[in-house]
Amino acid sequence: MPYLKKNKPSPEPIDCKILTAALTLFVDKGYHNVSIHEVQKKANVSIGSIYNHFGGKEGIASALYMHILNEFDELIDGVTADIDDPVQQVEEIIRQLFEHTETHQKIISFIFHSKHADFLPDQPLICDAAPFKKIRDITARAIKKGALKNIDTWVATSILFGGAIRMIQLRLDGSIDKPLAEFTDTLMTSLMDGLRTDATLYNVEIHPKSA
Amino acid sequence: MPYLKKNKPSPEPIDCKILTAALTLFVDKGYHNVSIHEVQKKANVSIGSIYNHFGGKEGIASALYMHILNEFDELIDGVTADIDDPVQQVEEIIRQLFEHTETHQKIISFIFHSKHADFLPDQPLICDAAPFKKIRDITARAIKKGALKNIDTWVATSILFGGAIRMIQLRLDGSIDKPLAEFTDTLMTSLMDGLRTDATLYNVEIHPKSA
DNA sequence: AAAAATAGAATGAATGTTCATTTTTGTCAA
DNA sequence: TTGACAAAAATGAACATTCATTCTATTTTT
Repeated sequence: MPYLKKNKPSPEPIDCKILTAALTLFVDKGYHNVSIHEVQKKANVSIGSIYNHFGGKEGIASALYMHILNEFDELIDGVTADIDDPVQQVEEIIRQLFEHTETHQKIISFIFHSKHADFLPDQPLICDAAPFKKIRDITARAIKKGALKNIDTWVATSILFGGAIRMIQLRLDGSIDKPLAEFTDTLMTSLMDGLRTDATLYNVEIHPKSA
Repeated sequence: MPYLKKNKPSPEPIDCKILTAALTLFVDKGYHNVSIHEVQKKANVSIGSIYNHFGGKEGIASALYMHILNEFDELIDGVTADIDDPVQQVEEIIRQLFEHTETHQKIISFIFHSKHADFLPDQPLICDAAPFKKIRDITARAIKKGALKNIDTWVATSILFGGAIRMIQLRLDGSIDKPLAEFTDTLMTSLMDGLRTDATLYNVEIHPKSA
């Protein structure tokens, strides 16, 4: 089972083997184009084990979903623990997501490039999940602080992360052929120039860093 | 069969009835959660007719895909025919997409809220389709003209449309509870402030509109 | 020895597809 | 206008296949 930070335990427990295999297959072929038997072969376990551990195909999907949402949540918590300024938090989150798009494709793809509602109809919308709420909270804090224009939180969050998520998807599809890290600065500059408040702009003019 | 501009012919031909039913079902439940028999019932036609007209389930999906990509392409062509300035073209495209998100949900959802690769594995990536290329061309022209910062076209396009597409998805999911039209100005202002060139900024300063 | 985990053949329900039959449409002679 | 006939379109019961799941036997662990 892949993690964003930890490494796989070894020998890999049977449930991890199942989740690892399922993640790759689901991301590469799409949930509905993968049979339990394929997962079973790829994971080198028996059908019985799969049913013992997860109760069925949807059980695998929801376990994966929970696991990966949790990884993402830990990423957000890590950033907010290390950095105080919400604007810098946004930048760091995007930086890390871009980085993980290269190093942990499958996980990033499962979060940002799947239609979960198509195979987990009973889960709440992913944008209501904890890490996505936390992201909106960061935006809201930045606005309250006066670091961002006072516009609707949903709109501001869409602007801040919509472009980044789109780039991640294009990168995963192979349309963007360079690692995303190269674009972080360009992206952040353009986003912040658009969302900065006038006050902030004046501050830059009046108190230049090169003191 | 729904169109962005034209109205349905009546009586609706049988192939249109099939596509109309399929569009609704695919968007509401996801392609793989819809059986041919369901489409057949909803469209009030026989299984045989579906096979006569489209050759099977995937045939329906690709006919729909072509039809809707074509609708989108005509939208883009309409905008570029009416408006010269690429920046204004971007704004008008987003305006129309936001509008259609309210009035033609299913079509917009099929374009921007489905994972086509999961059920049309042989189609090229949607971002390589004509209308998406045209959008990137518009961005490129805006950059060439000096109206937008000289950054990578993929990045600029992601910034311009990534936020809008995200908002469309959130609206379709019901997370955003007001019609998107209300946000067009806020969105466009923030985007353009971030992507405008210094030259453009100076022009604004030097030749204020309130002449 | 008991309990837990694993194995995989067998099952049956779901669903995409086929095709023989019926219905409709269009054509033309009476 | 009518009726006969052929071509095209539509129909839906029957079929074949796929695939998630069950269940019992076996192995491993405690």
